[in-house]
Amino acid sequence: MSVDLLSDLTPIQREAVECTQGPLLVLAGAGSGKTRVITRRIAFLLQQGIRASNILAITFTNKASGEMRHRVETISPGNRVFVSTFHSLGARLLRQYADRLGIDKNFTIYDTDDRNKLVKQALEALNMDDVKFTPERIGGAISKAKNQLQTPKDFERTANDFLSQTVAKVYYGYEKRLRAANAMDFDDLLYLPALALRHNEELRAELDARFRYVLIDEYQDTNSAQYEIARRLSINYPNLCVVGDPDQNVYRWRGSDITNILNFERDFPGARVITLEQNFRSTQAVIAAANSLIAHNKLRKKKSLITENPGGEPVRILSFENGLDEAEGVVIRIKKTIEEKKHRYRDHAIFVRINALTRSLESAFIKHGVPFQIVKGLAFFERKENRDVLAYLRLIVNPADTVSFYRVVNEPTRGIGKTSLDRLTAYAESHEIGPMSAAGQVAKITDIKGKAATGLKDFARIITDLRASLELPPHEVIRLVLDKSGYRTMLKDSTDDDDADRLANIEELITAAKQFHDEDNNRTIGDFLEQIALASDVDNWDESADRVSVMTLHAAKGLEFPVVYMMATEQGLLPHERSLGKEEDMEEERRLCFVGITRAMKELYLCHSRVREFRGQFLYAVPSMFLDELPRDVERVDGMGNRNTARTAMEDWRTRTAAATLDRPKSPPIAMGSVSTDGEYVNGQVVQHDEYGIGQITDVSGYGALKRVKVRFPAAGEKTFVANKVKMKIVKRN
DNA sequence: GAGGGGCAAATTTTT
DNA sequence: TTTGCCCCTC
Repeated sequence: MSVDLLSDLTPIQREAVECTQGPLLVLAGAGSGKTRVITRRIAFLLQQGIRASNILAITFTNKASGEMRHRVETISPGNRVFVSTFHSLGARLLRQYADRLGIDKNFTIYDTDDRNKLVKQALEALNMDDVKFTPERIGGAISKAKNQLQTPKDFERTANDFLSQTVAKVYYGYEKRLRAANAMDFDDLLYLPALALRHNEELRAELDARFRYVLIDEYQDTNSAQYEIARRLSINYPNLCVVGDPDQNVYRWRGSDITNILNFERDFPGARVITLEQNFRSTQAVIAAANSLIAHNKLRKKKSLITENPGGEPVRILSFENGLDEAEGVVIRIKKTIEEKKHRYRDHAIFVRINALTRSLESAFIKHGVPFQIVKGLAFFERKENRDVLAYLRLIVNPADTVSFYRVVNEPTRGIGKTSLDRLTAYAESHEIGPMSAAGQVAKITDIKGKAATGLKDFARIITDLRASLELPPHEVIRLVLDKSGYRTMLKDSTDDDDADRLANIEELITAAKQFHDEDNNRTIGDFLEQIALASDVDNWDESADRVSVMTLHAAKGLEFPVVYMMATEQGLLPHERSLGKEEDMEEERRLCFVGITRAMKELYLCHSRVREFRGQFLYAVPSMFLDELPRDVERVDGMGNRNTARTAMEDWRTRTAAATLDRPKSPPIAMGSVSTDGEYVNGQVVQHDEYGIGQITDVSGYGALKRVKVRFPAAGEKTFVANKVKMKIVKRN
């Protein structure tokens, strides 16, 4: 039997599977058979007599969890191993141990949007809403603090500038509101379990003993809170196996900390380290491109991927005239290879750096009748109508959920305006109750009368009534919500054409809820809401459909495709303009590009175009510097199939831009991400200052040595500089 | 209090 | 280009 599990593995992979005791770090290069190793390892543990309930496997997405669970069950039938993402695990632990942790297990999970709304409420309550920092910014800072396990008190202690001091104040109020709303933000799902494991030794020991064997995939992308969880679960039973690749760390911006993987040996004494560097996925051409690119990262331990695969097609750089040509050119190319029966649609993936780039692709696909799917799972649930319906559901499950309350209390309109809501809020705060409870006793609120009072009373009644149906299957509850809230009538009676679509979308939501329930009859609305809240973009990706997949580079992590196209490999997009000039960010952009490249099994195309439309403006685009970091033998091709050129992408661009400039003297070219050194500052330009970062010029005055430039920075506010002396790069002309 | 018009700002990446 | 916010009118 053990032969079955190990016989088709390489000796080094086999070692990673068989080394079951003690801490183990598997440095797994892209395409080195990582998933296979993890799956086999779990199966091997089971075969060694380890109970399934003693194994915990953490993956990066719910989809990956599902697949791994399925694979393990295929190899070792009847074994239900706990495979989950860190966030799902956190939610599960918080609900399971709610009593011991002193929380209500019916909490709502707040997404980033909800979080920002609550931050805004906290700001308003503190009379700080005139502060110049946006709720998004403050919310982001709070999120970062939680990722680093800083409580409001910890944070306050280290707050030494105006921004952090502001954040510290809001952090307290925000936490108070979150708890009052019986809600958890994304970060809480890691932060609270991590702190519980740190401070509650009894619980920690219990969970450590329950999860004796812990496996963590994509370990390079874990943050401090996740590290804490992993560590605390591996003290009495230090059988912690982490798998990752420092070159694929692409979530630094979200708090992931590369030192988690780099310091593993130090943090877990006696750890074994196994390095998988043979790539089984890609051709030599693709691997050469990946190695050549990533070698340009300086803050990195040198390593290379090797492969015994065939050389394969050369990697190609496709140049296009504009973004529309690019989108169409790629779609046409794909269509052609299908007609030649070389590939199927599903063999193709198109990667983009930012979601906005999927639009032109969408039209091109429709125009040419090529089946495609844009892998952005949440987009559907983020539609206003669906968010509204979900808010009703959340409120039914958890009436304390203030964000949902304010979202739907007047949707459809019930004659409740801002003034009445302000009064309701004031009443609720002074009586230390939630707005939902306050609405229930609106008769006692003397300054709310007439339509508003009736509306609030009706609303309270609707929610109370609906709560009686809490136990019904999710799709039936949604139907009741639609009928009782008046939402259906509102859309039905509307004269707006779009409202018919909205109703159709809600019907689709109902179908999704029904499917969810059909898969498992025990599932409740709460489960439905949790699944939506914790879904990642790729979770809804249908990999069996014969369609071209379009997704962001981030979503592509962990996947592979025979043919890969990367769109808009241009300065300002990849690397993204927000990373320009910041070395660590630039290296992350390069890793992102590396991730994209290493998804390709057989063919890889890197596209860029000369002109890119941006916010309704046409800008000249510089080919990505990363293209010049590829091996000499990549082919440079005119994307529309006209001619080949041996020039580098950079040279190509320079020549063409020069020509274009002559063609159109009246509209000077604007180069995204290009750098001007002539110091010709103009009002409105976006500049990068060495110390203050990105800012925008608000005023230019004087001449020569007296010339002054005033720049507004998001953090530092307005500063005035001597134009001839200040060191600033012009990031974008206007 | 609702709704429409006009103007400004905005676009990384995501659990 | 699109979205969201503010202000004004009914």
